[in-house]
Amino acid sequence: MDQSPPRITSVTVADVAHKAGVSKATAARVLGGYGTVSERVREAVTVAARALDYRPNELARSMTTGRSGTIGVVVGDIENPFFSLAVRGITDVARQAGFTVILINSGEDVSAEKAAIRTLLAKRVDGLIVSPAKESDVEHLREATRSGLPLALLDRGSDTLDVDTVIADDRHAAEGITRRLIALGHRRIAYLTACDTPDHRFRTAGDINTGSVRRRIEGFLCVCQEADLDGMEDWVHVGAVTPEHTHRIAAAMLRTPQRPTAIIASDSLIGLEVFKVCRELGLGIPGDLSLVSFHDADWTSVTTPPVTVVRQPVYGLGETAAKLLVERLNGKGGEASRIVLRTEVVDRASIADAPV
Amino acid sequence: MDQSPPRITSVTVADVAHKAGVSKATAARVLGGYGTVSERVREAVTVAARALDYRPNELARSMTTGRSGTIGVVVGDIENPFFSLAVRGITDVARQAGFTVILINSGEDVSAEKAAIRTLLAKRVDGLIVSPAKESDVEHLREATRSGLPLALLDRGSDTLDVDTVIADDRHAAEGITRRLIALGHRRIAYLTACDTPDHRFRTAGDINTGSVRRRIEGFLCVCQEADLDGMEDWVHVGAVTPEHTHRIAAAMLRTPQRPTAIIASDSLIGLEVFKVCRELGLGIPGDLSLVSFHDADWTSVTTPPVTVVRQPVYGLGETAAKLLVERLNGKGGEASRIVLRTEVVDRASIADAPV
DNA sequence: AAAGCCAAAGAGACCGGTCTCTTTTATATT
DNA sequence: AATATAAAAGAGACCGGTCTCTTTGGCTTT
Repeated sequence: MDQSPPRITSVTVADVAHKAGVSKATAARVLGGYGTVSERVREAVTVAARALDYRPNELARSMTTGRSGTIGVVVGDIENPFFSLAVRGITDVARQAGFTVILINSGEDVSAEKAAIRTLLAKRVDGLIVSPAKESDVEHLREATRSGLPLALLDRGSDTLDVDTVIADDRHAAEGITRRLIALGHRRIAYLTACDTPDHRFRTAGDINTGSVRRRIEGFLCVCQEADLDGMEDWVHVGAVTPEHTHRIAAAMLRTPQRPTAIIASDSLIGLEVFKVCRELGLGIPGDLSLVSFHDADWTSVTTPPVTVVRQPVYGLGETAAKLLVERLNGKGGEASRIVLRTEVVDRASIADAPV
Repeated sequence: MDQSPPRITSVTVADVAHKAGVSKATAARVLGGYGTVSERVREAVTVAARALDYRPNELARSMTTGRSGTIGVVVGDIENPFFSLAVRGITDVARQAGFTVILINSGEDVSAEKAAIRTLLAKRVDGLIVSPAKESDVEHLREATRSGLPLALLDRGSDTLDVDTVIADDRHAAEGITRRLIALGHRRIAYLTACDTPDHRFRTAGDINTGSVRRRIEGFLCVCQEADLDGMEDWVHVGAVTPEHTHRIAAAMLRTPQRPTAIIASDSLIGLEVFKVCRELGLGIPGDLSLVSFHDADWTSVTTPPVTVVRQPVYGLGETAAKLLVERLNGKGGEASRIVLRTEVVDRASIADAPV
């Protein structure tokens, strides 16, 4: 049996109006900052409001205006430094523009993402920023946009969804580092990602639902093919969803005689775990294994050796997505923009010639 | 000049009622899941709702019920791994309990925090979880609770605020590592924190407004005193608010002839920066400098040498705060709980005997 | 068959703002 | 001074739900 809810007895415009001796409409004009009011009345209402400690009820306001002043943000996992930094970018822009942010983690699970969207729709958010778990499964997003709700996609795009999108040039970055590794003589290059497939095995890039990662793998495979390396699909490993999973996958892979001479880690969490596994197995970096990681996490410069990384403009990703969304919310129409932010390889010391 | 707002034309209970051929009240009973309805009518309304793609308007619901199903969370900086992990704990619990989370960064600035509280109050959140920037300045929090709004404090408490509080045993942890360092022969031990004072100098622990950090410094100074080390106040450095600041402070300190032989870093960001400075200056850890950091960031085990840290149950901090808040929201009354979670020193290899 | 009861459905006020429409008051015009 | 015009203030509907109060109708009871 629930207690009666706390029920915060709040001061309303009517209360203020009464105290100030004016009509509700007039008090509302002063308090809401619209319409025209005389200086004298404005003063009286302001004083009354202060005396009663009036606090506007945004909920009621949203009710009539149809705008909630809220942006819904759905990301995979706020605990991941990638997302926490992107969210920081989003919240900074949102706050500046007068919006608050409702944050929901999807855990990279589409059904959770759908539930999140439903919740946010019910809360009548003014717009959405989503990092879709699966590019192939965006019906819920399409539906949201159909009702006219502005949507911006973060880090992952969708060909079938014509909305503002901000991604990094993942493919280009992957191509660059793959080329570099091949030039250093590497032939057994593994790509390790958290993205998973139903049977935890990789066959083709099409199986990968996370757009950013799919583009990277496409770039990786494409460059390999150009270099006449065949069957590199077998070197793509999926399902590194937790440190434990990553550990298991990396250890298994590095314990085989035909172990990779280079590993590309799809995010800093994975890069870190590979690093740990090498320590455990007594493999030297870059002597026995070259390591490149996506995401320039702060610690990557401080390990021995420091890790060569693909620096993504993560804060900028969030910032830009939020800016685009805010523009839409302010009524700017026109074509959906698809913005691709540049990445950059930060050369440190974790890659070297392939061992002989 | 603003465009007219997008104005999502939504399907209302009245629409559904009309389509189902029943009264608004009856449709509302089915849709809202309250009151008694016949099976036949329930079916009809459900079908109509589905056909029209009815989505409840939580805003309107909140309007009458007085509950918004939302928890307001104010933290220093979501980008900081400490907070992003704690927020993960909060959101997990909140979602489980059917609440969504509005997240606002205070940037450890009290006036921003005040604005955040005001915003959240206006949005009529059901409860608040705050990590107060200043323990000494909590009038805005007191005021929020006065109106009956449940509040839980995260990582930082307040003696004058009688609300649910979840902190770590910071003082105890600081005492432990200080004792350890002294036992190893260290006499020049520096404590480095992001918390700042108006003139960026430290005099007494009372100057430190962030509760968790103040307790650590108290513990540090107390143990020093017990060991007859005097004037250790001079070894407490404040204002390491950004990596750049930290770098400057650490470098200045480590370049003096009378440099510290041990540094206690108040969070992992600071620990990392000290580590970098040592590299730059060619100081060996732990040969020339012993380093202990608060917060067991994932990378601390992977540096050379790995860093000895104070492991705080960060996720648990958020989780517990959220649980306490949810209990209050469900009407559980009674005394405010003050929960202190245990920390643990993770011994790695960054501390050693003081150099001779 | 009349009275009594209870489940089921309807009518309409209400939450706290916004906003349109109308009335009143002040200022400008000739 | 009389009229035109604009500014200021008031009255009340409305947003989309919830919820109380009232009415309806089917079923039991004696």
